[in-house]
Amino acid sequence: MTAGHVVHPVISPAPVAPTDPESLIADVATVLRARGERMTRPRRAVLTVLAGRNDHLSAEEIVDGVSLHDPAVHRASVYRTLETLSRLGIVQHVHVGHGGTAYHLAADGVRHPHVQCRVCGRVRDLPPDLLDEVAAVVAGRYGYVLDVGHVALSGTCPDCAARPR
Amino acid sequence: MTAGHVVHPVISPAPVAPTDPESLIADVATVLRARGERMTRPRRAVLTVLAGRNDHLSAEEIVDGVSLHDPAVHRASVYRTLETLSRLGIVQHVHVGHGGTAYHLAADGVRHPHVQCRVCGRVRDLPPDLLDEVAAVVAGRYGYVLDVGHVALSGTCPDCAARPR
DNA sequence: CTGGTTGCAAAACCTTTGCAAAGTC
DNA sequence: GACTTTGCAAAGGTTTTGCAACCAG
Repeated sequence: MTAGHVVHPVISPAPVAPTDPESLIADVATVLRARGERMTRPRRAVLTVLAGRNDHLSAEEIVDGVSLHDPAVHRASVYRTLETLSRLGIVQHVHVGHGGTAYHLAADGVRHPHVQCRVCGRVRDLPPDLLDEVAAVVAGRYGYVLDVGHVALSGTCPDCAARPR
Repeated sequence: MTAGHVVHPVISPAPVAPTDPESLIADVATVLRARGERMTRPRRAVLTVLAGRNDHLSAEEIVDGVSLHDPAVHRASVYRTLETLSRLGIVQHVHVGHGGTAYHLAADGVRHPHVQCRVCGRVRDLPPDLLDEVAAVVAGRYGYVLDVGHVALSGTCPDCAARPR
């Protein structure tokens, strides 16, 4: 349904149209097939969940969402799917301080930083250029090439600061 | 031995003299006793390991170091000790992207940022003020109060960049 | 059909916890 | 002697893996 989705370059960091599950699935299917891989129920389910809540979800949240959507899909397949989609650059993961990893669609190719609230745990996006200067300093002075999107900064969000403890 | 160590304010973030295990242990013992807690073999062992390699160690590395130093000390006690010493502000932990938590002595009260190399996994300290400006922006624009020391930035260290793959 | 993928169940991690015994002050 | 802390062993929680059955292309 909804004809003509853009055909994306087959290999690279995979820009994929956001939010609409149908076309997202179709696009990803193309990428997969171009590599000899397949579009399957677990993969559809994971993509649907990720597209449905354009957010940063823990593996557990994705597992829950998936089994709502397609109860036949097994936990393990969700993990395997996340691994596959990461390899293809379709999802990205962010390590967050307390307890784990958050996954989100790689809306475009651009890595952006995140903050996680250490109280409520929610993850929020930050502008892609926020750490440019810091990255330059760290590169110049210490020789490290930063990947600003790979871990979330930690802090306290305004809501949790307002509602103290 | 080595007489007269500084007596530290009993409650607060606990600045503790670095590197020398003897006096570190003595100082921490004071802090502990002031709270009705005790200096024990596991705690001595953990402190010795942390002082010995002034570095950022994973729980596993600390467990290993400890059982070299005092094989009678059990894994679980190491975890409990790290928890206790964190509560007292004597050690701090940093969440690092891949696989866990790194512990280090809280040399002084100042929180500083870290980078972890995503290839070799090593953690290095960064200057305390590195993220001041970013923190100000994030606070001003989004209302988040950052804790810059709580998670390590992720990147590739010069060594690992030079030795590609 | 062919072979990439799955569900399942078990394993592999890592960290936490209940409890009686031991050790610290 | 009082009470904190330990060692042990078992439980918890999350992610990974081996394998036969399955299903997408």
